[in-house]
Amino acid sequence: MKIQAPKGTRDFYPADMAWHMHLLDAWRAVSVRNGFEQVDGPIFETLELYKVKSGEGIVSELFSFRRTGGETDFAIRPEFTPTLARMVADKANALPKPIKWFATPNFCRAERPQRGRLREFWQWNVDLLGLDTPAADAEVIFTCVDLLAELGLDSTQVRVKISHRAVVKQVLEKLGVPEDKLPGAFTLLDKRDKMTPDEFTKEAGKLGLDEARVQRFEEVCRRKYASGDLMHLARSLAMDEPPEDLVKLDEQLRAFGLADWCEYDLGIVRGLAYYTGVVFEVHEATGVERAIAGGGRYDQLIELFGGPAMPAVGFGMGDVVLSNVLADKGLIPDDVGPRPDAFVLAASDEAAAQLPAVVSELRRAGLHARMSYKATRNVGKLLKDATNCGAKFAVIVGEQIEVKNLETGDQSAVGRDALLDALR
RNA sequence: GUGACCGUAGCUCAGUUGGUUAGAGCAUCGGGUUGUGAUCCCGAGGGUCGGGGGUUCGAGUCCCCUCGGUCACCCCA
Repeated sequence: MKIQAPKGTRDFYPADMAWHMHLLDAWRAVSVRNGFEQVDGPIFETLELYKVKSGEGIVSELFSFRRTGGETDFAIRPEFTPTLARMVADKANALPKPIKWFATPNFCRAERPQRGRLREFWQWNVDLLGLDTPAADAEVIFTCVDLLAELGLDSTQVRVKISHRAVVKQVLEKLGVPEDKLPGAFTLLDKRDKMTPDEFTKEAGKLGLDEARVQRFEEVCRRKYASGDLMHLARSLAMDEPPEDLVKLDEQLRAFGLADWCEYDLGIVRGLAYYTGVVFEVHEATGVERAIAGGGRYDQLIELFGGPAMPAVGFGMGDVVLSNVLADKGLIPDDVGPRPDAFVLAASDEAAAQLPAVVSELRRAGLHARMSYKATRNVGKLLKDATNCGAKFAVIVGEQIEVKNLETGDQSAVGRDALLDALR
């Protein structure tokens, strides 16, 4: 009987795993150099935990289960924030501030798979808690950009689109959107790119805005403003000065050298109700893919999970969309797997008896040594195997031992006791 | 959860209006030749055509269901 892998999951064969580990390594290395410490939690939590932030509605999106004979409902983790909030809330008083944590866990969501979205995925989570400054927002965004650059992307290929919850609310109020219509206005912002101008105008009209204001609303939410260009935003809104929160954020982004990567786009909403300040998404520049990363400031969430009042800002970056984008741009190298230092082959049957001794000596010395398992003594064929596995040196065991540098083609005979040195 | 398209070997594909034991290239494995990453030659394994049911004398070809894939909607924590 042949059983297929569950819908929306991936098998990682050696070549896939090599890239996967390369990505996880990059996430970790960038996190560490930006001063974040790695954490993790259980792969399942009580179902209850996920209802705290997202409500009952979340349940249908989860893989939840009850142990046979048990009475507690559990769910495989669909995201990291509740676990993080729980961990922070538990030890909030003992932890040195600011708290700078990252994690690279896998998550499961019961969604219908499509491009950029699977049922199991890995996500890099970066969170900075205990600081409520624009500098903290900028540092987190810097960390995100640092990773993108590390993997070979530049500011023409990906864009960090930034908005700000409080500023958008302020803008909507300035436009005259009544309090009770604010949620509708947020939805409209989110959907703007999927609507024709006519549909947009019609929907905007329902917010109680007159024609001139509908037009202004549309301009503000469709237009992008470069860093340093906030006066244009102010003008679009008929304001004397741009919103103070954005001005301060922009100063910090520039201080971190991020101006080229970022643009202000008030149409970035993020579905989440819990964001309180900055929100941002990273997109491929032409906008063909789903968001590569998304995050923002959530100053009230730790309290929601029973912790003390604690400001926080963070983001998540999934492996699926990121890999799609990198693949499209030819930025996934095929040589990221472990590369053998030496490939040991026998040129005669007598020599074959020496392979275990030679290989084990190299391995004990810490070298990554492989050998041929084939019966053939055809040196040409065996050298091809050596090349195919990416080995740096071939060790040809015959009447004497010869070391061939597979990159330069240089080959020379070495004494048995000089072998290790020849490979270093 | 809704809708559309798609499933033949590990990969890319061929397979006549339904008609014998389902094919090719690449890859894999083995062998031969030439002590050097190559070339050439020979050979092998591998598929019950995603799975199940139906129609038929006969189904990879037609129908239904189901599983999986792709895409859009939804959602996007």
